[in-house]
Amino acid sequence: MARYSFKDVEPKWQSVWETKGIFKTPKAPKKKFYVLEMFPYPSGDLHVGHLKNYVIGDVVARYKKLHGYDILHPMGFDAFGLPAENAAIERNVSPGDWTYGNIETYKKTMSLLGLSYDWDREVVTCREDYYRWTQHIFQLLFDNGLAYRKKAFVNWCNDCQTVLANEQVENGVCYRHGTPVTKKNLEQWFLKITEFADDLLADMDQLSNWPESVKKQQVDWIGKSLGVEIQFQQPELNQKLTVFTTRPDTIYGVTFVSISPEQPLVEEIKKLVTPEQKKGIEAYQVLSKAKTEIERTSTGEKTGIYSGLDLIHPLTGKKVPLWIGDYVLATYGTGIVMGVPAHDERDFAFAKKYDLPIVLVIQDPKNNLTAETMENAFTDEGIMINTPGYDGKSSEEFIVAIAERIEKEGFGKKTINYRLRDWLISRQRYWGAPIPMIHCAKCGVVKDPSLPVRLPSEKNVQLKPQGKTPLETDESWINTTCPTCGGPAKRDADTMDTFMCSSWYYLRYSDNKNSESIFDSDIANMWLPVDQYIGGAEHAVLHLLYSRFITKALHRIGLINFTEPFHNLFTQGMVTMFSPKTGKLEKMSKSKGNVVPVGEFVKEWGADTGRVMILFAAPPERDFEWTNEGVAGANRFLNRIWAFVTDNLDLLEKTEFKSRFEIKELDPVSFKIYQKTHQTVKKVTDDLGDFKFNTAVAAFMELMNELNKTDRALLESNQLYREVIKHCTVRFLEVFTPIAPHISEELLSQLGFDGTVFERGWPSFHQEATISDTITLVIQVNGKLRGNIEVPRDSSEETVKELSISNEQVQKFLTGLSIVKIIVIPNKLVNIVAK
RNA sequence: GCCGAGAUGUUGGAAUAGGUAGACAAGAGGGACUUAAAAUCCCUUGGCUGCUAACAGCCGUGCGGGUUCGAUUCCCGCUCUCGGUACCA
Repeated sequence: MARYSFKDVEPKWQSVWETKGIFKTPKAPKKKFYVLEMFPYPSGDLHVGHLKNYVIGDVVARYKKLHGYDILHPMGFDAFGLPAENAAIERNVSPGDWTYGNIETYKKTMSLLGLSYDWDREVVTCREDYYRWTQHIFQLLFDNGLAYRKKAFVNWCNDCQTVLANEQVENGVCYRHGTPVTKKNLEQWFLKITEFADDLLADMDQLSNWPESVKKQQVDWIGKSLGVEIQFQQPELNQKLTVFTTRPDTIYGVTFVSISPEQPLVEEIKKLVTPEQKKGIEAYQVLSKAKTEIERTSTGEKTGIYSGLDLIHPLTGKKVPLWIGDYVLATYGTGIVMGVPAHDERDFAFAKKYDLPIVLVIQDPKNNLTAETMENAFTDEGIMINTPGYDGKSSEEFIVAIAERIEKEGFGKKTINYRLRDWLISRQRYWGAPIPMIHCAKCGVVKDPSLPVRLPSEKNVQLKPQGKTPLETDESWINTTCPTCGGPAKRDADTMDTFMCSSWYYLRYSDNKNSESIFDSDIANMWLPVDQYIGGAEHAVLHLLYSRFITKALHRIGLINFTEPFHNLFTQGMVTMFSPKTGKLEKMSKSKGNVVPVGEFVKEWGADTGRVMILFAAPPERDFEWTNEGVAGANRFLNRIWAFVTDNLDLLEKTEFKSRFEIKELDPVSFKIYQKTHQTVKKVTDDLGDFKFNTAVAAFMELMNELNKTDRALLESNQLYREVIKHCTVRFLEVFTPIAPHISEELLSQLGFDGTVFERGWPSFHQEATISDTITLVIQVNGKLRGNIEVPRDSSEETVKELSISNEQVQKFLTGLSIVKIIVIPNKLVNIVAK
């Protein structure tokens, strides 16, 4: 049997598309469609697990192309980053050589797959012609007050030897290494993402085609919460300490106040207390600082120390002790919280440990709680008690009233707080875009006017971190002159977080060769926003949030006229395979020892087999397991198609192709296959547009199973039948192109078509042919299936009822029963209710 | 702990404006072709019962209830699995 000869066919069509420039981006799109897959970090070789993202993008691009859209479908490389630097340290190679070598390998491998990229649009973030614009964006942000320096306690990963953004710390550990993160007090660059917190929330209504889970993760990350700031007077300091709370209704339950050990006021406090107390506080500060992020944030034991000072409760006028506790975060709210043990879990634990009083102010309507006997804080709404003027009222009512009163009496105000913090982008590493700023003793921090600020050669720097940032170790690079006063000055020694490079690349694709400006605004506005973005959900609060922020910032600055970069987002599931190292299913990755390299795979099976395998295995948003059986099944299907066409090619090739048949002229056998074909075209048109690739492939399989029943003798003798079979075969292949483009193009060409499908477009389906004249009506008795009958479409209810009752099969179940009623669902089913 | 998503044959999965559960595959079993194997093609394949068969009946979409002529689909209450998150006051 003839087998699909992918070794000849696939390179042939890849070169046809290339020569004809089928996937080149049009200059002036009439009906634009921008498809984008998240670009990769080139870290070695591609394996089939990487493929899913690209295959999905390719199906979308080809499908839209066939529908007449002008497509922008680019690819590039997120090429700055730690692995290159680590490889350089370990193997003594240049990070650039290592990276560019990997990029070559990636591109070569991608080319085996026939992906429809326009490589003229490529961007590589580590190239000067790209990172000079990353630096340009940084300076734009600086000019607009969106980039600033500040000294702060920041996350430090000892493995990375650099600071990390909050988004890069997961559960107290580094997102890359899984090692505990500690805090360092450093002066660093921050980007003001918090300024857009509300926009980032509000504009989510533009993102109706984003997965709910991704949007929700962003909402949680931004963490907007409405509350009240309340001031507590401190007599010795002669200052008011401000706390933030979302539960002002518990104000009469305050029995202490807690301040974070890093809160600046603690330094003032130390000046006022006894030397002994001061020593205690300092010891506690050292203790807290030494803790890792996990120890600090785990919900276990709370520690603290009495500050030596007391505050005045603004409503009761009574004294409440001020404690220092590291369960209070210095970076959230005011860094000071009011302690209400009865109604907050953390305060409860703290009060129990240090034997602080508990005052119940909200009673649980279901239980009769007392401060002495309660074992947990009661955090729900309830009935106010111990609250002058409001006892017996609901806490929902009081929370509104007390907020009003606090504002009116001037000891506090309603406030909104966010969990989101500004984005720390300084990195103490080499392989990144240098921060294009100069530090001058006289003029302060000034912009370097000559971009790009090139990375020094790795030969001149000390790559291995030794307490200094690598760029600092190149004396001739770090020392420069101040562009303002001409005096001696130093460059900024840090590079930017690589997420900064990837937060705007989708813009650069629209005008990637522009050497005069970051991009032409008209061109960017023409192609963007991205119509379909495809990638992994793991970027929910990293790349996707940063990109949204940069888009909003550039919009405010006036470079672009849109506020959201990605209108539709599809997040694909991962590819798993059994890992001999861990003994279970794992995401395909080199470290787990469960990879199938793309090069080897394509050599053995061809690109189209891989595509079908990936698309058929499971719905694309779900994880799926890579199996040999799955690959073999996909390959078998392609061979069946190949065999069907080539076996009948002698007859079909010379048969005239007719694009449409009149239903009346078709005999039942011809009509049956014609109908199935058009039903399939319809289903596939819907499914592919809706990311239901697995059911689309199933539909193709069904149609192929029908085509395989073609009567060879009839095909030889009957011209009409021959024409119909040719028509159906051609339609099958045309709509199969997005999924398996090589085999489809080849067989269409063998069937006598010139050029490529992408020059001809997507076929419409014959609407009337997709509907049947007769339908199978299901008959139930008391809800149980008892038979079925063939009836003309849209038969009257009366006819259907009579036919059902008189049906032989059904009769058996009606003997001895009397019919109560008959339910008829037109063209679907009849249910006879009998007793 | 909290917040999401999910649970369907041996396996991946299909079918939800409520209407034939298991499409399409994979695996397994049987057969054809072959000296043989692979490949390919054909048949069977949710469970139980009726000795066998065509056939017929009953049960069956995580568990327990409910609404309905009819529930994988809707409602209530559980269990488990997978993600996200983790002192944010």
